[in-house]
Amino acid sequence: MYALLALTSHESAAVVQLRNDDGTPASPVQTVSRAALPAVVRALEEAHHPRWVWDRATHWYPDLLAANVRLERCHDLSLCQNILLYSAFAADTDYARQATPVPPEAENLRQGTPLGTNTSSQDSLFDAPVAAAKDKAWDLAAVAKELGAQKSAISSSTHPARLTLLLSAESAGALVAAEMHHEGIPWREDLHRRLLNDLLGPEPALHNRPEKLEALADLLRTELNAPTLNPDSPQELIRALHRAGIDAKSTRSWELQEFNHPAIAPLLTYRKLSRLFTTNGWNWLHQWVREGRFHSEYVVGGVVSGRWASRGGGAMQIPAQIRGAAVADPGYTFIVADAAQLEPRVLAALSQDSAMAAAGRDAAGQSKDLYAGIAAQGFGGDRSMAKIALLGAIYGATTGESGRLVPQLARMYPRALDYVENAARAGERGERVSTHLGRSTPPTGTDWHASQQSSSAPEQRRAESAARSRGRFTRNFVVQGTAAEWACCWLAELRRRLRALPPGTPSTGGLAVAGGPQLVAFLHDEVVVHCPVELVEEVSAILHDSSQAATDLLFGPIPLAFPVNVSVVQCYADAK
DNA sequence: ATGGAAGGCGCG
DNA sequence: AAAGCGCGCCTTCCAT
Repeated sequence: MYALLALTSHESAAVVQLRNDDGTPASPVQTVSRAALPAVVRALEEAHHPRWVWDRATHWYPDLLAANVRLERCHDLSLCQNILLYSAFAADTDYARQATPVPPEAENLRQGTPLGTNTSSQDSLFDAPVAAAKDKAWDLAAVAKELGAQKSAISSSTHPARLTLLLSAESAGALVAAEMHHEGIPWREDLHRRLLNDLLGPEPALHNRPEKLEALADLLRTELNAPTLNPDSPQELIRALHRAGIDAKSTRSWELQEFNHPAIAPLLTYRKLSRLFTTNGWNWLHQWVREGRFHSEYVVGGVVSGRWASRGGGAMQIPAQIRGAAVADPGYTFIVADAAQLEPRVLAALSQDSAMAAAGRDAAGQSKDLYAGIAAQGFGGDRSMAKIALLGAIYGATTGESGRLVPQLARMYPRALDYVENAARAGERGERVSTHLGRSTPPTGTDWHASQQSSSAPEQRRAESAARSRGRFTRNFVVQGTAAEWACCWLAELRRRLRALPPGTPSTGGLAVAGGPQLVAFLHDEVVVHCPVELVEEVSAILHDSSQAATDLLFGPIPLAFPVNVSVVQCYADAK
């Protein structure tokens, strides 16, 4: 059963209609005011458990969450279209040529709108200003038409089951992302401020450096004999360093570390603290933390490979330095789970390299550290060497230690290395490559093909360099993208199981609504659940079970598991 | 004046 | 030890 959700043609109200799986109407079209929508949606959810179909979850779900309405399933036409347009699995269908683009996200809902009087979850399509509504949101007919087109593209594709799984997981991701934004990460502003005060000094007046930062800048000016130096200016800095006899090619910290000069230590300290101040300082707190929660927006499918991105506050780049401020509420704890060596394991599964898979198991068939296993098989037990070699193979390293170690890996695991080599060669030829479930690389532009034909020597060098660069991209794409699919399936399974935890029913979200375990963060191969202490055992088991379920969904029965490390901590900084 | 590139560094 | 993938965010610097 589907429930189609759209706007009326004059965009002042919503329309809802139930449809059977074959697309025939199962209810009359119901017109609903904005105020009444959450109650209507809740009633339909409880009565029919439909799959909600909308142009994009970000247009509808935040308002529903604000009214405490949570949904089990959806089909996000925008995210699905984004996949189907490029998927090699659907290349021979009419869909890619005929699809109507989904209306874009209303600009006023997006970035630069810090949490304030007008949070994005309070706004909606209903009161989007005229300027933003130039591209009309879809009405019911458009939604129905696009759903039909997508279903037919899937069924006439080369791998309907895989695409169905991918689109279902991606849509579930859209629900998770909105819920995590709504929920936020518990954030102790007082602890964060104490940290800032200890490291930087008191909060400075507008446009001033904190006193400890200014003191470091002064020390640096003295050591470099450059009284007016602005240490934030790479140009001024490199000139001052050269004058002081420090012959660095750039001002990157790792390069400066090599020099022995009294200016280096204060400079490196300045860099570290300056970043804390500008990126995660008082401004960050003011902009992104409200009522003890850090609310950042997740962008599902925001990366070409299918990984998520984030918008506002950098939820996926929270530095270790400030993780001490993320503390679970009283009566709750964080359960932090990360998939161990996810990308290498994905490579072993994709390439069906049984030797590499065996390196991830012990004699009893239990999962063990894959890098350690590979190290034991061919790197004299040196785990870090094995890790550098494996990552080099996935990223396409050619020089340095990593580049030197790859050939040894190729002798040990020819199938796995062939798999990424083939992806790289295809990319160099300008071809498209795909993940296991069928997300494909965007096509190369016409200019790329033109540049490959160029004749003059310098142009040809550039063309070859561009081809190698694309080869590294496609080599990594198949692994990173399939890892993202695994993670998305893991998330979806996790969410489904958390919602089913008793007491409560799926339609009300059970505990998911009434203070139960909540997903509060997701970082590519890691999730954070904010969990009532009495449910730690159950939720930990669910994290493991969901991993196995995701593996089965993606790859079927394979002699390789995707183990997750689970740590139960009060404070995010203590994980692992 | 302002938008975008580049340098730098945080995360996976 | 510092090459090879994917991002977001902040500041400076340069072109339009």
